Amino acid sequence: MGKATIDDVAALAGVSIKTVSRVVNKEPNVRKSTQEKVEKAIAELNYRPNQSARSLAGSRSFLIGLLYSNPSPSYIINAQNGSLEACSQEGFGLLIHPCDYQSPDLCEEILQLVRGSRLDGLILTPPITDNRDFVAFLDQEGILYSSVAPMERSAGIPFAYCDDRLAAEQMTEHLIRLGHTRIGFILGHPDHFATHERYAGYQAALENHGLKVPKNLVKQGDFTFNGGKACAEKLLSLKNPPTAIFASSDYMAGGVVVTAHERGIKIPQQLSVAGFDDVPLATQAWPALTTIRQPVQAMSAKAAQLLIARIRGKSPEPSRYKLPCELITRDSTAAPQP
Amino acid sequence: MGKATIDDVAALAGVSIKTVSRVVNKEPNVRKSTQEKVEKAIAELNYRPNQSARSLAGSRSFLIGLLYSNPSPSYIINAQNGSLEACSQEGFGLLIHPCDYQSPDLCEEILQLVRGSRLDGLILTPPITDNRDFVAFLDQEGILYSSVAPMERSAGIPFAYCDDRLAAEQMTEHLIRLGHTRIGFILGHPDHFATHERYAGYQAALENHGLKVPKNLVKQGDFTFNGGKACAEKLLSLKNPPTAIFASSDYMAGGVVVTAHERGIKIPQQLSVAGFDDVPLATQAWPALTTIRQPVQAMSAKAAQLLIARIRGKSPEPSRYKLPCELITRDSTAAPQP
DNA sequence: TTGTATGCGTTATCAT
DNA sequence: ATGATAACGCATACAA
Repeated sequence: MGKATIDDVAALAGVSIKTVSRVVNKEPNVRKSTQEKVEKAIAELNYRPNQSARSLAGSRSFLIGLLYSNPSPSYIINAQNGSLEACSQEGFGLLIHPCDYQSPDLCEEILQLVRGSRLDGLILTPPITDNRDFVAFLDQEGILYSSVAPMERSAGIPFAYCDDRLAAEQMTEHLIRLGHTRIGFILGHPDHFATHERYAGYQAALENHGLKVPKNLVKQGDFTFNGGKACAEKLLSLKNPPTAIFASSDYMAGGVVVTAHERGIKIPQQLSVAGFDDVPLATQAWPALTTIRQPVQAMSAKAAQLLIARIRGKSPEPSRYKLPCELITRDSTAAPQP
Repeated sequence: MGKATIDDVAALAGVSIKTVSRVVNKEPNVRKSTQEKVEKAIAELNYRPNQSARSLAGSRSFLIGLLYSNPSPSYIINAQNGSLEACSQEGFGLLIHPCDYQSPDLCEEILQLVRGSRLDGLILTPPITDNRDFVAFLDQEGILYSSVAPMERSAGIPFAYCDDRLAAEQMTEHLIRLGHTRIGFILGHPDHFATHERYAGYQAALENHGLKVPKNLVKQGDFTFNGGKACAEKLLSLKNPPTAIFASSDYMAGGVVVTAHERGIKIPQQLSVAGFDDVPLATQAWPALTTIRQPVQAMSAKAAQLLIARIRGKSPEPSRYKLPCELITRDSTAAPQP
């Protein structure tokens, strides 16, 4: 049964509970032979340490919180799965906590959470990562955390990220290589750091190829489907509309695609559309979207690992970790019609 | 700060810790005036009970697990948010645990989870709810649980559900009223109970209106986009194809829509398409999908409430709870072309 | 209605 | 390298 305690193990192995504790926690200074004895007893009794007791006696709870404030289910699921993967590998539990990243009570709310559940640390996802007051509050309270794709990339705090800027540059380049010169761009929500990075990549690619940034072809979106739709209405109503639209999220790209259909504009023959994120919609839209795959799951797994390393007091790894994005070409982009 | 203990509160209020405990746990037999004294002290010290200590000393951990094995991010998010809503209201934490509903090691895996994290109970989502061996195992181990939309609807276990059968019947009726008589149907994954319920609703509506169930227009899908696409290929290749297709999930309906586009079939003019679930794709497809909205969030919130009531030992509410589905008509359905 | 004393299963301190 | 024992913060018989 799972009811065996450390005392039972100690008795069966013929050692003290402290020695069992050493083995369980992989502490040094245990003779190989005793370690094996203890491990055998643990296996035999199917012993599992009581997390509550560990938490009460020790300084750690082996519980981490994942904070999110993000409207995209697939992003959350990926972030969750990545963190979970790392946590269970390291023997930690993950407590998820949706919240409003701009709530005035966010600090108090999270403090309650951390204190109440005795969390050892937090994993932050965008755009919470970029709420400066909140992050400063965590620092001040001494609450450990790591971030997924944060804006602030200073050395102190651990984080995992990918190069949105470079990826957007590559996507824009892809469109340029196809022969497009009038390339529209739809911005994301201004509170997200990725919004600015992606736009910067778009600008860089144009400039690298001697093209000017066509300000009238750049519209302010918000990462949502409806936002993308509204921007597409504007862009496609222009006397001289773009031959390609790079929407900086797949949901917005989906909005562009639908708007084009409604106007009888054929994709990709008359209009190329590119997205960003590779959410499920990217393969479910018609035509399927050329997009950028962000390694969300890998990033959050890494963020969890970095956080746990920090909780453990070791910091063998660098506190920042970069992962690659991937350009995925599907059917929504092609050379412009002559 | 949040470091105050029950002793501090007792000292400040001039009572014993047992009295503080009574107030915190809302036990009876406390004089109004003492209760207020204690509450004042709690507020003053910003006291929060230590969950680990509560868990260790008592029988409860105030932690619930949410099990899922479901490919739809939006379903998971809704289920999660619903449970979370109820949990935080009741002072419980929610530990999420993705798993493989048909893994041979599922029982052992969950046992470890429950024992290790001292979970007070589990919330099951489909199709885990319908793994008979697993559910029997939980019963045998005395692990408390509640279910969201389970197949087995016996009295013993608490669950929340909605009437998939009725909703499917209503959708089919909607299509019949529009004038369709050749209505195709795409089945979901056979392991999901909802699959059979929805099909039963489809059949019932046809029969109620004196129509035969056209077996050649019923195809086996699996709830996924690609599954829906494959079925649509078959249905639309028929010499005498249906004028409407009721896909029993939105993802499959999305596959139908894309397949139709690829073949130049206009929706809804030449083909009506209906889905089920009202996932984000339903509003992001072109045209937007007529579908059924399932109250996933409300169901899982209710399931959590029922579970917590059971954990607390009270069962004032009935252990089953039914919520309504909603037919949502959008642009993908219309009267058939004459 | 209120208080006292014991134990929950660990970790950690200090010995040995 | 290993062990005895005191916390950890609370719930809960049991008393008063």
